[in-house]
This record gives sequence, structure tokens and C-alpha cells, in this order.
Amino acid sequence: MTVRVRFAPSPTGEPHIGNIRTVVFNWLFARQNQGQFVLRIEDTDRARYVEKALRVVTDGLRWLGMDWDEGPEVGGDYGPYVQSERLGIYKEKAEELLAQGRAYRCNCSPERLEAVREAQRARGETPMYDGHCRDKAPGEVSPNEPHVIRLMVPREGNTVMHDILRGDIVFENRLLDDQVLLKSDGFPTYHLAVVVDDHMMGITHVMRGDDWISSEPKRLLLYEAFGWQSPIYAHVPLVLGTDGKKLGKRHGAVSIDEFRRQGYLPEALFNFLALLGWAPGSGEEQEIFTREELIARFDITHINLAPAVFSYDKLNWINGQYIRALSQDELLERLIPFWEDSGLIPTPAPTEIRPTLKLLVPLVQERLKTLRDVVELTDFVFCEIDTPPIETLIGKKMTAEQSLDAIRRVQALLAGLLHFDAETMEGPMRHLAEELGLKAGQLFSIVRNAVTGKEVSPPLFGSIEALGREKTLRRLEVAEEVLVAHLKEQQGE
RNA sequence: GCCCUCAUCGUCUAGUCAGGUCUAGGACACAGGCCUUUCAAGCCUGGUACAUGGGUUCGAAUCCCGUUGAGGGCACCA
Repeated sequence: MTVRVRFAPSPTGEPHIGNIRTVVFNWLFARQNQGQFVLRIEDTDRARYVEKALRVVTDGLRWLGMDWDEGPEVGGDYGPYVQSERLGIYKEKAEELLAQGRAYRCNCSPERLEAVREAQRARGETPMYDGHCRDKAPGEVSPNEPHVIRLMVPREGNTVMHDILRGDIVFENRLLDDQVLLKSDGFPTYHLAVVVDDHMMGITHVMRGDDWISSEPKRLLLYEAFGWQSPIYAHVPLVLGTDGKKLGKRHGAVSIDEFRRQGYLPEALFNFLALLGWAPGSGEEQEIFTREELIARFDITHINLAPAVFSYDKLNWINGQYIRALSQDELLERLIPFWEDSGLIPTPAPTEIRPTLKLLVPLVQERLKTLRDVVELTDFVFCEIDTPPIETLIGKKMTAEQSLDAIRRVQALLAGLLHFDAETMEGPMRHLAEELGLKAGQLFSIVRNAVTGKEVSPPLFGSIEALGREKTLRRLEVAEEVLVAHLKEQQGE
């Protein structure tokens, strides 16, 4: 049996990262079994339809490196893969059930249904359809008046769902609603559409969030009514935010595109998601896995059943690991869009600026948690810095005079350097510190503040090299002026 | 309210199905240290967990029952 799984999002907005984690499981399962991964769009809710949502989904999947074998943009033998293009099929299937007496027409108004539910809630009962139209004669509700088609759920007996992770789950039929199958606008509900499509598209395994467990018996009853075999189920736990609630916007980034914009590498995010609720087990202590390793080692039966909290800390760490593993050339290419988007450099990056960027890459590589961090780390190279406050220009355990002298000596040293590069300046700079009776840190700290305007920066000499001689000397001059002004003020007092 | 699911460090998890090798292992985060021009990175060290009460058993994180807690569902939403 060829494994066929699907991801069936509804185009109602940006795909949620928690759902994407479940997609990762599906995709890995398909790939490790040489099966097919199908993308199907469940756009049966016209009220919530968002036009651009499909593109957001396909872009996101592609960015994460999850390709689909059938679906929008790629086609396939079981199409169409968009439910709104399959309306005729659902109608026909619903009518089949009608003819068999397994479904019935219902013309109850939304107002009446709401009133019924309200009364049930008031009595502390589970709100559900009261079966008002269930016993009407077949012709009593005309096909020509506004109505829905409901499934006639048995009032007795149990429906059992077998889940490969949880075993058998038993539901009492009497607690099940007479589910609407076809809405009055002619669109199917999720329940009808998903059963019809999963069957007709030959889906063998359904892996999805456990929020679908409670409604699965309704669909199982549908499979039974149609005389079809249901797929194999695996309900995986939901992803929670740090407060233990279902992951949402207030927890931080939740859509794939947000993660991209924040500077996460797709391969790092993919690695992280695969490990959210799943682990290789058997004492395995590896955390970083290539896509191929994940495909080979993923085990659907080892999915942890407890809901997992999305940890941005762990994601940051994994992202840092991947960034450090990149070649410098590769990292440069990935960094350029972030420099561009920040406005630090023009878009597209001019070729004359590339040597500078290339110089910065090794300086930032082990300091980045996300690609976007490069902006804050290197902005001093591209824009003017604020005049450094006097406190930052006086070294630890140093007087203003000593600091001024040090700055002037550094100016002279750098101005006279034959080659203006980190390697050339390091030796002489260390010598200078010694000569002045300073610890290296004392001297470098005031130079760092003068040149980068920051207390904390990438390695000093590399930063100076990237900045260039002219700008460096100019900034040292400014520092000199600040110190001179300070001394004058002191003497005046 | 009713129904379903779940329960190991703060977090992700290994171990649970085939009870002893678990005074519970790893990772992230945190704390301390080393390295060091700052910050990182790297290395070393440390603290922190089997929700709870009963069983079963020579022996339970592992099996059973209750309790508690958490999550989810109860639409002409998916």
C-alpha cells in the first residue's frame, strides 16, 4: 500500500506554526515511506475566505522545503484539489445518503437552532440539534426551499475510532449531533467534504491535531454510511504557548513568514519543529538533524502525547547552531537581504559594498542567533554614530588626560599603518597598550566606544578594518574633541 | 454542564508498550568557572523532575483504579 497523506488547510489566514509542526510530521512520514504528500485547499467557508491565503500557504511550505506531490500549482490525478471546485461531487454524495435514508433535509432557521441551544445550555445540557426535522416525511421539506442536509446519526450504540497512538477511543452515538453535511448555500461542511475527499483521493493516513478527536465519530459514521473504509488515524497533540495555552499571536511569531522575517533559517525551523513532540528515542542525544536524517529516523509511533510548549529559546539555539555551520559565503548571501531590508545598505546591494560585507561575516557569525541580529550588530559601519558620552571615553581606572593621550596615540598609529587591516593593527595596538602601562582591555574599550559608539561590539580590529581608515580616524577625532572639551571644562572650574 | 485526551527538571525530551541495569539520562534556559579586547562562541561544573492517593508485585517513573491538574471538543467554522 502506498502511503498517501495530506495537508488540508482552509484559506482563512496565515498558517499557524502549530499546524505546520503537524504538517512536518505528515511530510516526513510521506517521504520516509516513498508515499505521496497531497495539498488540498478546504475553502468551503465563504464567510472566512481570505484571498491571498493560498499563496501564503504554498510560499510557506516551499520556504520550509516541504514539496507536495499533488495539489494546487502541481496538479495530480485526483483533482481538483480545491474544494470549492468540487461542489457537484459533495451534492451528489449528500443526495445519495438522502436516498438511502441515512440523511434528511432540515429547514430549521438559524434563529430556532440558536433558541434550542440556548434553552439546552440553560438546563445544563449539551447543546445539540433536537431532531426537529428528523422524523418528517421524506417530501415534507421541499428541495426548493432553503434547507440543509443532516446526517441521521444512530441514537444508540457506540462508534469506535482506532488511533495508532492512543488505541481505541469509544464514543456514545447518543451524544453525537445530527451533523449538517450540506449547508443551505450548497457548500459542504468540513465533515462531508473531508470524508468524500480523503476517500476519493485515496488518503491512507490522517495525521492531525488532537482537537479533531471529538468530532471524528461523526465522520466515521459517514464512512460507514457510504460503505467506505476509513483511513488510519494518528492524532497528535497541540502546540502551546509559554503560558500553557494554545499557541497564539500574543506568544510571539506564529506564522511561517514571521519566522522568515525574524531571521530564522528554514532548515533550523524545520529541525526544531520536527523535535517538537517527537524525539528519536533509544537514548539518542543528537539535537541537530539534517532533513535526510529526519526522514530516515522519524517514527510516527514515537510522538509524545502530551502537548508541547513552543520554546523560542530552544529555537534560537538551534538557529545559532545552523548559522555557525554555514560557510561564510553562504551566510553572506543569507545576510544581505536583512541588511537591505533594514535600510543600512541600498537594495539591491551594490557590488562595491560587498567587500565590506564580506569582512563583517566572520565577525558576526558566532554572535548571531537570528539573521536579523546582524542589523544591530553592524549598524555602526553603515550609519553615523552619536557622539559618544564622555564617560564611555575614559577608561577604567584611567584619568581623562590618560584617555586623551591614548586616543591620540591610537590616531597616530592607525594613520601611519601601511596596510589597514585587522592583522596588521593588532600587534602595534597591543604594544601601545603596554607602552602606556594599560591593560589591553582598558585601551580597547575606549577605542571601541569611540569607533563603534557601543559598549559591546564585534571584535575591535575587524570592526575597524570594516569601517575603513577614513571613518575610523574621523570618529577618533570626535572622541578627541569630547575629551578635550571635558578637560577644559574641568580646568575652568 | 457534558464528552474526549493527556500528565518525567522552568521548557523540549529519553526511559513507559516487553516492571529491576533509573539514588531517573540528554538538550535549551539559568547560576558559577575557564578562555578572552567587549559581547558572543567554545569548554567545565552546578541546581532543578517521575502531579497525588491507593492497589498489584520480592521490586513500579514504568501495570491497574481513584483524585487533582492541564489541554481540546460540544456551529449551516475548519
